Amino acid sequence: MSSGSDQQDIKREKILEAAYQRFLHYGYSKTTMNEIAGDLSLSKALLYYYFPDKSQLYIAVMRKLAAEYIQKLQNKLNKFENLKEAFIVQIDTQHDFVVKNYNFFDFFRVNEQNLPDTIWDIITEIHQTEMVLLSAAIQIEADKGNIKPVDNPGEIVDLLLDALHGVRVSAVSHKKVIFPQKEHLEEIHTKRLLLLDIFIKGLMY
Amino acid sequence: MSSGSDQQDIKREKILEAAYQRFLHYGYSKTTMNEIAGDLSLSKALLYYYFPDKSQLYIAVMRKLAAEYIQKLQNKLNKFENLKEAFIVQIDTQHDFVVKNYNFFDFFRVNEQNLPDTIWDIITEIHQTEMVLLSAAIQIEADKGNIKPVDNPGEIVDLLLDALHGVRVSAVSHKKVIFPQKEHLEEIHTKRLLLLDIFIKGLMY
DNA sequence: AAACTGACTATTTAAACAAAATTATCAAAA
DNA sequence: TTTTGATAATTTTGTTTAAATAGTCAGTTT
Repeated sequence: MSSGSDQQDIKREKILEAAYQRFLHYGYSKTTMNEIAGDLSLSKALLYYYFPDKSQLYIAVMRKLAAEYIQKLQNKLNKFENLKEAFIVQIDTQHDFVVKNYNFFDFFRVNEQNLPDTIWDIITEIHQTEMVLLSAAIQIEADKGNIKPVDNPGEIVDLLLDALHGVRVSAVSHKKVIFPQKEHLEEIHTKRLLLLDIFIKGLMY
Repeated sequence: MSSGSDQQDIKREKILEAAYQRFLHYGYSKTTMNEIAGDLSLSKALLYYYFPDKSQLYIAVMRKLAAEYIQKLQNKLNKFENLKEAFIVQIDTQHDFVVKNYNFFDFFRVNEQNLPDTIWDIITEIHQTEMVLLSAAIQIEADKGNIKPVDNPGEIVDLLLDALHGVRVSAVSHKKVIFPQKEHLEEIHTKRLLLLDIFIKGLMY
């Protein structure tokens, strides 16, 4: 695989784990390299021996989380009963992922515009995976004749993912938020399932 | 109606119009009260005779635009053929509204979080109107028996409006944008019509 | 009195700078 | 090869000052 030794990989993993905990609790900007090193009783300089800089460390953690997410999605989507269930799996898995790592993503909220390209690459990779898996699910269902034949399943999946993404809570005065608050995630989840329900019916004969 | 004289109202209108043009071309922060006054060959002080401050002036313009938008929507939605057409009217009207006034809304992009409450009130009012009109449209269609009966039309409308709101363009790497760029509005419009199509079918038997 | 202005004050923005915190490097040690 | 202490470089934070702009008001014009 990689060029490093086993020992090196283990240490890398330890660093990634410590960094993840810090980022998760305090967010990117409130986490210092000193603190991560301190947690592991290492010198800060060593972190730079294993990772080129702070943002690369963050991205490495992100990549790991994304890989786990993708893995989970692939496992679960191997054995779906029908199209709707497939999308429910996607929605649920993503929901869990976001709830669990909510604070980790403060980096996104802060940097809002101009996230580094590497982050976008990861997002794109996740999206690609979702597209492939869910497009296949649509295709299978179309072949089974349960829904209308679609010439471009990807387009449909993309549209639905966008639509789901748009679901927000109706806050007191009307939806004052760009990023959803953590306490609203459950409500969003419920509404998404409703939207999915209608959307799927719309694909049927 | 209001306490001011006709002359006063006319002048107020002139100021609103001049302010609108400035805000539309240069945005909120790049427009000075001096410039607006200059356009009308008035002293800046007079603007403060008619409006308490700059933000109130902006909001007054906003309110006017919103009123026009609401008016247009109500007129058009008086005579819709079927549910789908009603939503198409909403989508088209909003599309035109956003395209026409795109630069005016830079205020929103800049202030992003914490917009003044008065702005949210206007947004809420627009949303309320859309809710009332489109909920009625759903109810009528349900009564006609063209779609399944719905216990809470408002919930459905809210959900669809959210979903439509979520539709974004797939930029090069995957959708790097929070606010849509002006050049993407057409593509978004097209995708929204597709989403609408599926959603409406999902409401039918 | 209502509409209006010039000259003034108050506030906000920006630029320049210094101090502190944090990131990042590197020669040398284990 | 892995690790560190010391140090350099950069970023963030806070402060000051100057300029631009918002906002006020006594007084003039209609």
